[in-house]
Amino acid sequence: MSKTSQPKRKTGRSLKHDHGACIQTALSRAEQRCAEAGERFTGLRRQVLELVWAEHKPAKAYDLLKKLSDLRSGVAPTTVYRTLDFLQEWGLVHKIESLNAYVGCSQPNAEHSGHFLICEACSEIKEIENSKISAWLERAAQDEEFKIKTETVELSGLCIRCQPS
Amino acid sequence: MSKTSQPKRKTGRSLKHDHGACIQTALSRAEQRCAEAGERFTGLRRQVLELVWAEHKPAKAYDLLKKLSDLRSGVAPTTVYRTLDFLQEWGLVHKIESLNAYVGCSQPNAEHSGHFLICEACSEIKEIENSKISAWLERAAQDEEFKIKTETVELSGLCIRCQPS
DNA sequence: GCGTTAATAGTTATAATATATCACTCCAAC
DNA sequence: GTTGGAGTGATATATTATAACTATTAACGC
Repeated sequence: MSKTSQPKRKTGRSLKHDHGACIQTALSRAEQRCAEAGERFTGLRRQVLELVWAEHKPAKAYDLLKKLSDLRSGVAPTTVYRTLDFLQEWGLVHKIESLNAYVGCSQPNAEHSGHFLICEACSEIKEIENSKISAWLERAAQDEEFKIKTETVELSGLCIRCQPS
Repeated sequence: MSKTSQPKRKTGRSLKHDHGACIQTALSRAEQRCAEAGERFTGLRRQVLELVWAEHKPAKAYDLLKKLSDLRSGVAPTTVYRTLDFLQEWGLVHKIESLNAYVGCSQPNAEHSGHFLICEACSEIKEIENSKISAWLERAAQDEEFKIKTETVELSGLCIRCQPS
């Protein structure tokens, strides 16, 4: 379990990834997004978003509930789900349907459905920004004359660090 | 509920769709698939599969439970989930993650993840057989050196019959 | 056929996920 | 400073899913 050397290598993510900064970026983007939208980025919303961003792994609602209870009183399931709904509505988090869990959105300014790579071994989730995917899917749907409104694309497997070499 | 005229137009699906035959095909394919695999296609499994295939719409586990209870005794959640797990394992049904529901698989012989078009208006689900989709997704994943094992692709929107004309 | 064993199914209990509803608070606009 | 609505608190309950154990059934070797 413990890592004694290689000081910055904690989670398996790249040495270069400064996750503190990563969270700060997410929070300030959220703040900005809410301001633009005329919505309030309240303490509760900030705390929940911060907890979701704690790792690049899916956060389960009831785990968030436990952690949030350490930060404030009067936290019930409703609190968490309501807040997650708000964050989803403004594109600040995505729900991972195949896991019943939530991840922070890395590009909340763009209108987009998320597309995800989910590592079965280490649980890390990467949101992929491949604009071609939506175009491809549109095309496939068009063959059936189907009009897509939302896309759920969740690809499970092994990330590069977890593949047997 | 009763249909007096236009004998074959029942669900909004094409006039040509004979759903009785559709179910029969699914059942005999399942039988065959189990035989090949050396698995038993028991009465319970047949009944559950038949219920799942009752419509081209997602079937919820607890709805199946209710219907199944009319057909046999001693039915509990476990019964349904266990059977659905079996059917999924052999590719006879797919779970629609975004709905927590199940649909019959239209091509159980092929190894494949299902890709679905889900109509938000009429709930009908169509499994799309577009071999390019997997190829595209593979390519997108390869950019991240990610090895896909299972694909969840669920596109929600409006089917051709439910689009405003 | 008969007994053994593994798969299947039954039974009970409970865990995990999510929503409904109503009440209270607080802040922003007037 | 009132008021109206968004935000949050509080309580209850619905929905989805699994765990753990027991009983039954079918397949197989003898």
